[in-house]
Amino acid sequence: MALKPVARRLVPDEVFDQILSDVVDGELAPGESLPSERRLAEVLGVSRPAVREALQRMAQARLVEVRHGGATTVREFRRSAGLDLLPRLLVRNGELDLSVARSILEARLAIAPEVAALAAERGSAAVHEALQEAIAALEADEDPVARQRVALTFWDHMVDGADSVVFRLMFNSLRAAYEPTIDALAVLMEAEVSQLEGYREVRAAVVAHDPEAARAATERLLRPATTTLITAIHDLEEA
Amino acid sequence: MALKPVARRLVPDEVFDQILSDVVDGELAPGESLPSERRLAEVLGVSRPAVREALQRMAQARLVEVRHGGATTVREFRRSAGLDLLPRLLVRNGELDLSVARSILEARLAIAPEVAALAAERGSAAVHEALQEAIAALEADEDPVARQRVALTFWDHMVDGADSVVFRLMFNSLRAAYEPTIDALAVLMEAEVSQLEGYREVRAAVVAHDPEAARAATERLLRPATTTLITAIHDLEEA
DNA sequence: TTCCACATACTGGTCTGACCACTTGACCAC
DNA sequence: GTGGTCAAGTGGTCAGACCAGTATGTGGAA
Repeated sequence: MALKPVARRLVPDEVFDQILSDVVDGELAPGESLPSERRLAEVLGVSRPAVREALQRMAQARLVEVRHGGATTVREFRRSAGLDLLPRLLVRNGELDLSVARSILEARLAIAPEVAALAAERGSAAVHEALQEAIAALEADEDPVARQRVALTFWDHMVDGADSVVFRLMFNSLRAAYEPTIDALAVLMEAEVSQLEGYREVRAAVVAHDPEAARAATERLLRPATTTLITAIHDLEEA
Repeated sequence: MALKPVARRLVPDEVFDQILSDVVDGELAPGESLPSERRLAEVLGVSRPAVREALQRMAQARLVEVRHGGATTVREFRRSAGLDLLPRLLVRNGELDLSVARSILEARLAIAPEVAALAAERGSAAVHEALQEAIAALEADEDPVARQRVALTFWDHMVDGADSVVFRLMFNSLRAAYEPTIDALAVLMEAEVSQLEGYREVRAAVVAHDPEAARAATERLLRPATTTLITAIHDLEEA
């Protein structure tokens, strides 16, 4: 028996999700006004504080604009929303959005080498050791999902080494988008996490404090799976 | 007369800011428990819904973890928070955090060339034209702050051209961090936005659909100011 | 003595209904 | 036109109640 914790949907979360979906799916167009809080509460059958909480969270995510005394209007989320919206865009109605997945792969391929270069410049011995441990765990683990998680910690340590708040927060956001889909994607990414030699080369370059080599090794490690998947996505989108 | 909209602090915003500051400044250590909602409401002299709203927003930003029936605990925000936290980290207590600023400059220099390369691959005629207009506006404008804003729209169009959700959301987040500080930083960045020829070269490479040239031109455009400022920040941090 | 059930006293989750503060727009006086 | 006034609708805030979980300590059973 594979039991999972029962998902307890809290009322404000539920409301938030509904409104968010409507905005992201375009059912509520930018510029459009939402019904008043009282009306929403009535229609959804919940209390006004619950609606209010959801709307404030929408506002924090820059998806709507709330004006005291006036109506709450929908913003153009592609223009205003931050990277924290990514998880919601990647999986929509329970399915992966392929164009978003493609974009994540591209961004990963572009950014990881830069992170590696910084890690090579600045990485401490502690980071070098952590990377070593991650590689060892990668050798030891059999389960594809577990290997994905280990690979994530490998990059986590790389980001530590890069010592950059921005890349750290970006990584957190990207990870938050990737992790919920890890079960589905572990198989597709398996080829990459099997390239133990690739991870070793990246680490070696970092340990050697050689930014250029780190950049190059990272690219060699990530490009194959990236290209394969992007091509696959392209083909899927054709069909 | 330079009039500004009067700033009205809403109660939940105020509460949110206070708790956020305590977490970011480390006065509330990771793992620590917050006082109960009722207690916070009492101490802060506000209603419980106001506290609750603030806490839910903290939870959405992954800064605290709220457990029904249990205590609300502080999370390790460097590990969990997303890029949307950046504005709060860049300006703290009304002052710029230099290490964060440095990190932003680094990330910009690393990412912009990749965006340019993608824009060169995919940019449409509409994007090319928008870039042209931005450059024209850059020529025409005199005010340093206005020129900064125009430069932002230049990159905005580049991101459009790159046609990548991830880079779009990253840009939005970075922009949200930069814009509030634009008055203070316009002077420092003035040298860069004066390099009209640099912008023209970037655009030319994009129009020519030459990713490598776009990457290189972007790097040439951004590196000088980046290096200068990072050096300056380094010197300041020494002192 | 050990361990488990259970009462209890917390915690957060939700609702109701009221009132305040603000914006909008219609109407009116100048 | 311009500016004042007012009513209606919106979001902002509050108080207090009750539900729903979690932690803890205390008792009795083994």
